[in-house]
Amino acid sequence: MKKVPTLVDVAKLANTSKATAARVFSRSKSANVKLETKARILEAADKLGYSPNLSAASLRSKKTYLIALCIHDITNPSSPSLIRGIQDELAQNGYDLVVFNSDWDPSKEKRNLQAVVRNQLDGLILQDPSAELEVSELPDLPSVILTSNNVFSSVRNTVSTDTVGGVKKALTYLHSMGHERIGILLGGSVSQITNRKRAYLDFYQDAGLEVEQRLIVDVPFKTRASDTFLIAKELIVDLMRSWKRPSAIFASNDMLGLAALQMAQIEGLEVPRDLSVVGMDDLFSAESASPALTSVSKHRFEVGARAAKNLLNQINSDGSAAKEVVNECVECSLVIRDSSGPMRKREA
Amino acid sequence: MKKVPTLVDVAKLANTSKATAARVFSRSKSANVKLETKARILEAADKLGYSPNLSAASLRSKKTYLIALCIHDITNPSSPSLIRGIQDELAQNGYDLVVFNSDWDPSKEKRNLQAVVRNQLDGLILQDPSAELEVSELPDLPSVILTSNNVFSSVRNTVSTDTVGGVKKALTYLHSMGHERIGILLGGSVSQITNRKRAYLDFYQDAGLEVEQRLIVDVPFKTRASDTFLIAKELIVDLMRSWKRPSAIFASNDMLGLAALQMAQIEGLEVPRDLSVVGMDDLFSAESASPALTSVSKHRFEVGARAAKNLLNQINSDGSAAKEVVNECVECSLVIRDSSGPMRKREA
DNA sequence: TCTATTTTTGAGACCGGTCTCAATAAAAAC
DNA sequence: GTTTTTATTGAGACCGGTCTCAAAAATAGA
Repeated sequence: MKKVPTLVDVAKLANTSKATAARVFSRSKSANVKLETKARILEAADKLGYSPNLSAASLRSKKTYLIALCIHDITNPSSPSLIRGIQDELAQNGYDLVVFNSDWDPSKEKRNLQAVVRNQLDGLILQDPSAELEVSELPDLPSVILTSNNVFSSVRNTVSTDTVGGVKKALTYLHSMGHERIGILLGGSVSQITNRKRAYLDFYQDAGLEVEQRLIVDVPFKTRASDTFLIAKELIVDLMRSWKRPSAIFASNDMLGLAALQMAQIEGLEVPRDLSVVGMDDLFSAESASPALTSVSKHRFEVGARAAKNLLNQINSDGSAAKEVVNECVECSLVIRDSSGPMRKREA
Repeated sequence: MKKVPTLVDVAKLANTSKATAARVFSRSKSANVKLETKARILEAADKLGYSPNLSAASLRSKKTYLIALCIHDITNPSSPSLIRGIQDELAQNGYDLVVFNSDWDPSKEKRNLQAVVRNQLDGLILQDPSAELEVSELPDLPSVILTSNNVFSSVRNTVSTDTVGGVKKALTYLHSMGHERIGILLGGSVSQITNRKRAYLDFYQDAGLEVEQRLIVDVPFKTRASDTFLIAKELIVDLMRSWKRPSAIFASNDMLGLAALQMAQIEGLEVPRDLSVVGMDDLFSAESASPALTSVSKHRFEVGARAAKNLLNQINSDGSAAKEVVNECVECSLVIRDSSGPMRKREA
């Protein structure tokens, strides 16, 4: 096991000083180095197979060029595109991404945040912090919070998704197709559920329709998607078998929407003739479902990209700018596919 | 902006030396520190809000407790469970994960590998290295390669998936259900396609059945899943409309299986009565499809966990063990759902 | 040609831990 | 009460870069 060459080795071989050699590799400032010298140094580095040691660099420079992403669960189907949005933006700027899962466990979440500061990561993107997390526990570094609730929005930059608007878009669409009795499947975290239920109730009020509590279904959250899926299916069957079933179902996430599709098929309901189904998230699963599921896109990729951009701005403003808090919001949009259509009178 | 406290600050406050204080926080060896001293130091650290600087630590100790995962695309639906398998194993051992995407681009792949060594990451899990990658370009650090082709298997540890066995399991099952004319949809990388085509041909030979080239469909690979999906659907329609369509379709990945399901519905074929469909990957999309898609599970979570375990073993064997190359293989298994069933004679 | 600038370069402190090794304190053995 | 043995502690070099500051070299200006 031969010794790994260092900058001094390179400098020695190139017959310059460590400082000059450093300037060639330093990414903070492409300082003035005579072209000829630079060439000599690069040649030496190449000959030795030199590779800068970022641990050493970051010790002094306080920069690791690593960003933390703290999410609940990478296994959640909407995570990948979010991550990709972040990564693509970061990669363009020479940053890499460390991904942490909290599994909705506040203590894990805190542990992750500690790891973030120990590792000297340069920035943090934090998904939907748990209610237990105090403002004071947020590490003191550039950060962007992805959230629908706005607890931290006055103290940290946020990128939020207009889910309420998204829900209303879906309902407006269904209503415009003649549906008046729309079932809603609510899932996810408590705050998500309340948010969306509120949107639903608001919509019904504004539309002058009467709310039927029977049509509002809360699907209890389980960490394992398959478990939620199973429970959801039972609840959906109940809804479908009730003496007066809705003519349309809005599912607050695609998993629930797919469950509805599956149950409709099993129950012998033809979608969208007998039942319209609209989901939310616009996962690939929605596109590939049979029939393809109409869904509200939350533009997770875009959200990720915006968050990353925002974060990089903070990092590059090196504290000079008086750090005004920025709160961005990404609109949802409706992707109409084959699972939804005009309301039809049921045969008696 | 107040100064971040360091170990010397803690030591000073606790009235000990830097060295002793270090021992309390060092994770390499929970060295002997008198309980009382330790308490004093921890108290001081707590009072100051001290947090160890891992950049500094790793400069000296050569350990970052970070692992690199180089995959093609995190957006690939089978990535998340793989990642989760890795992360869960790593987290138990205090390691975190940095995720890189190559987008199947060899130059990006190389750039990522360089970043891995620059960042002094402690280990590497590399998915399916491109053919362009020379053995000599693999960074010299503990690593595990996830691959179906075995180019590196003699020089590095690998965890592979027995996809050939998986394909045969699916075909054997379909054959046992009476299907003799089974269409196969091949997708993914070139090596994946050839692998699976070979498995298919072998199976047909062993079963004494006659191969019809018409039933073998290559779906060209596109980086964007939706694009592949679209192309796949066209090819599938062709297959379904041919004068003598197969009674079953085996799709070499779930996306293609879902495409088949979708087209079957559009073409008015009832699954599984008129057509059995079996996919591969066992994504959540398979479980949530209508009808639920029978699929070959590649146990990605398990693969990830095995890879991580293997990697940690290498790391902890601190070069003492004579580093024997370990090649593991994970078997596939068939998850039977509602999209497959016994062959039925077609009505004339 | 000589001075004023601007560019390049080098010396060496510094970042905040870890690690080695010897010194000291405590416990065990004689 | 000593002598051993073992547990704890402290000093200070060290990791491999970055950063500051001044010196040296090159270029421009007069």
